[in-house]
Amino acid sequence: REAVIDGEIVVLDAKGISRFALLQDALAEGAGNKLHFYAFDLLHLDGWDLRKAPLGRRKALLSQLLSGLGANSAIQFSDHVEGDGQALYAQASEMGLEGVVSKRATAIYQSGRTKTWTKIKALKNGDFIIAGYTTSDAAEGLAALGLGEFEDGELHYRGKVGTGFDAATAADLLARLEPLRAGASAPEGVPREIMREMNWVRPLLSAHIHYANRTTDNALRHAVFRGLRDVGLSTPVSAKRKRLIAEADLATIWVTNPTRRLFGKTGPTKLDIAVYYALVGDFMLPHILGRPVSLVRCPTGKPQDCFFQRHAFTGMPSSVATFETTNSEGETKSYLSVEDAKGYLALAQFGVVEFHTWGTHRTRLDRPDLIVFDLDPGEGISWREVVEAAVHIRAELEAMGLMPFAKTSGGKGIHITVPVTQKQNWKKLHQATSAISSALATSAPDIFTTTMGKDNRKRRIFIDYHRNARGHTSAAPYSLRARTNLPASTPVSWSDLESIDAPEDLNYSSLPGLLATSGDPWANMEDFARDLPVL
DNA sequence: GTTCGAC
DNA sequence: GTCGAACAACGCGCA
DNA sequence: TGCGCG
Ligand SMILES: [Mn+2]
Ligand SMILES: [Mn+2]
Repeated sequence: REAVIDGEIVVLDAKGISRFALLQDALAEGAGNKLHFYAFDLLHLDGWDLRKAPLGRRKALLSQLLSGLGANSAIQFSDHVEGDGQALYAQASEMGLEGVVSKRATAIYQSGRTKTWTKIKALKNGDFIIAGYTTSDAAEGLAALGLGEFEDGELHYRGKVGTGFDAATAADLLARLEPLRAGASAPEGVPREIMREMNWVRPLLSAHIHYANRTTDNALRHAVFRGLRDVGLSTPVSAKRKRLIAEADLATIWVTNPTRRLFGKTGPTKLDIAVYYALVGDFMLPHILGRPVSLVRCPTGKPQDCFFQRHAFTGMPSSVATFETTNSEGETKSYLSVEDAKGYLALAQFGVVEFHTWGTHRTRLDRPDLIVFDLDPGEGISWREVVEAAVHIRAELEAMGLMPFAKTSGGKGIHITVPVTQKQNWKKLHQATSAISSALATSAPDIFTTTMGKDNRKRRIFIDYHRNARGHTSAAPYSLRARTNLPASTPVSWSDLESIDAPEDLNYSSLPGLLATSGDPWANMEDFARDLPVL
């Protein structure tokens, strides 16, 4: 007999569920014997064109045609259920199947996307921390990943995922995870039997996971690995790296308690922070040199006793510069600035985690050269929406003749930084940025708000223009933030911004490596200073 | 993390 | 000498 | 004037 059949080639796992990763493995190995062809439609049979026949009829003929094939045949009839869609879907969800395809029984055959069929996914999507892994002797490699989720600062166990990665991906994951075992510990709520087999890692990587639902202990059921959540930064054409941290400077790095961990038992060590700032110094220093700087210090490593410091302190190394100026009350106070690599690197010893800068230089305090629109998403706003908002504001600012730059805030928000010519004082800049922000909020009141009150901020993005006042600061480019996993406030090109899944993936651990190839997208920002239109 | 004053 | 306490921001907008 | 906020 002669037939044209529509179907799909799959590889089944032990439970008879088709797995794309197993298909990839089979193809890579040339293991054709593992393939199955699931036939779901019949287009031609013995010279008859059946494409105008109703689906029900075509499937009946297909079933008949394949009826002689055994249960182990490489060709299988893809059976269907008529009606009862809800129940079938519920069943598919329960089994951890990918979803259900529904087709109109009376429809003719048309290739491509039509309204006569629809695919409904039964799986939930989520991103989970990779908390550990197990290995198998058989495969001589990765067997499963242990997953976790942070809940009020504590990592909780969420079950294993042992499917969804092909051999190459598994090898890759293993290579990324092995170095993370040092300093790791188990999350909360790990069952005894898991405790024995799992190799815990420091919780620095996240995975995209599909799963059916959760058990009563919140572990995922039918979890499928769908890829590592990773940030890629593009390399700009003019990524010339100017060396600001010399070998001699690196030799001066010294900290007490280098192995003390901050922010929990699997957190970064004091030495990790010192090393981070040494590695990003070439990119960060141009943005902080000569500016008044405030610090967030966490000498004890406990988040609740971090403190903000704007004035000189006793015991401070002489390499950190100080100067005096008056505050709004007219009192003369001492302030800090970083003037060279030595002073910058010396700060790690004092538990400095965050750097915050004024939008001006100490030599011209009252001629600011930067303004910042700090986008703070309220409850219920996704990262995607903040990005979209930032891109919108970018266009508005460009329409005013300005050159806005973007960075992640280190939290959930985005900072839009705009270099301006040093022609206005703080009052004017503050007024102008207030007016711009209010105009944005007025034109899209259900997206933006400019009032701080937490109530108005639900489901909205707070445009915080208050950074643009004398003595106010915002997190410096490349500054870490004092919270779990030390995310970095990371300058990114506008196109990279849109490719970021989760800003916390840019952190003390990942960023130095990324920057080594990408360079600083904010390099020479001062060349893009424009006049800010003021009233 | 550092200093300073009390013991 | 050792130990423990003290110390480490502030300007803006709104109620 | 006081308070919340970053
Ligand atoms: Mn913010
Ligand atoms: Mn803010």
